[in-house]
Amino acid sequence: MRTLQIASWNVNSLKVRLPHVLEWLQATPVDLLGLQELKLSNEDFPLQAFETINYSAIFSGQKTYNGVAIVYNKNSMPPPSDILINLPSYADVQQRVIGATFNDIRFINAYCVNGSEIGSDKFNYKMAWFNALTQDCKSWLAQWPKLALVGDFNIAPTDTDVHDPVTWKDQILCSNQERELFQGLLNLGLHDSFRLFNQPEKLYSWWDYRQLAFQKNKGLRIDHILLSKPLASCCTRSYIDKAPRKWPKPSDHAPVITNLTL
DNA sequence: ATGGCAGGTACGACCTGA
Repeated sequence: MRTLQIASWNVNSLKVRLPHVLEWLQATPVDLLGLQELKLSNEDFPLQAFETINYSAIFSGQKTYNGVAIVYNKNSMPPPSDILINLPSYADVQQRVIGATFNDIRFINAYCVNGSEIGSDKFNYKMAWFNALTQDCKSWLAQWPKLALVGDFNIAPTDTDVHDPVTWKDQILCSNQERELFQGLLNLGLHDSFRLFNQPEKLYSWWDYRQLAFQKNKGLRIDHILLSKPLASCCTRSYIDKAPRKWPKPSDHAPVITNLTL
């Protein structure tokens, strides 16, 4: 029996947030960490900084926008195999997906499309992109029964994940259409690890930088760790670490963490 | 209805995010 700790964090620029990530990893030495919104190209990825704290990483970056990485603990994890860049069923210049297999666990890290406004071109992109993700997830599950899909989903699954459901009703991140996309992933047999447990109310993973939203806890829970049944059944804890959101120059997202006892 | 804050680009404002 050993514990596998997996996490996801939208860092909103790895260049700015690298010290945060390094400090957080040393305090919370997870085995696998999915990062989103690197906002840097591959040649600027700070691999050496991770190596010096006994982590390594695989990454798919691009200049200015998007960009994802999987950071893994070299002490506890084997090198990744079957590395995936982007969705097989959606050709995309935006770098939003990276996946790899560690032992028999398939770990997929995604920076899902935001969507901007309901009905916009970007919203249509979100719909099509999620449909591709769902289709690809189905294939992955057939090949790897132990699947973890982590990332910034840009969907608050239910009103309990929203500080003010009335204001956010039918707004981006909260619309029924988006929630149906999220449900479509659950319908494949994935489980929202956070909701495997009774949780206190009003726990969120993102807070707007403006209007003192964090201090007022005006947040949304849009970052998730989804687990296939064989992993969900050995999940022992799932939580959000608000601490880095209180640090100077924070990301607007907090890391989400799940423990598995294998 | 709009901007509000932050990061990137590039050195002007503007784009994007959620």
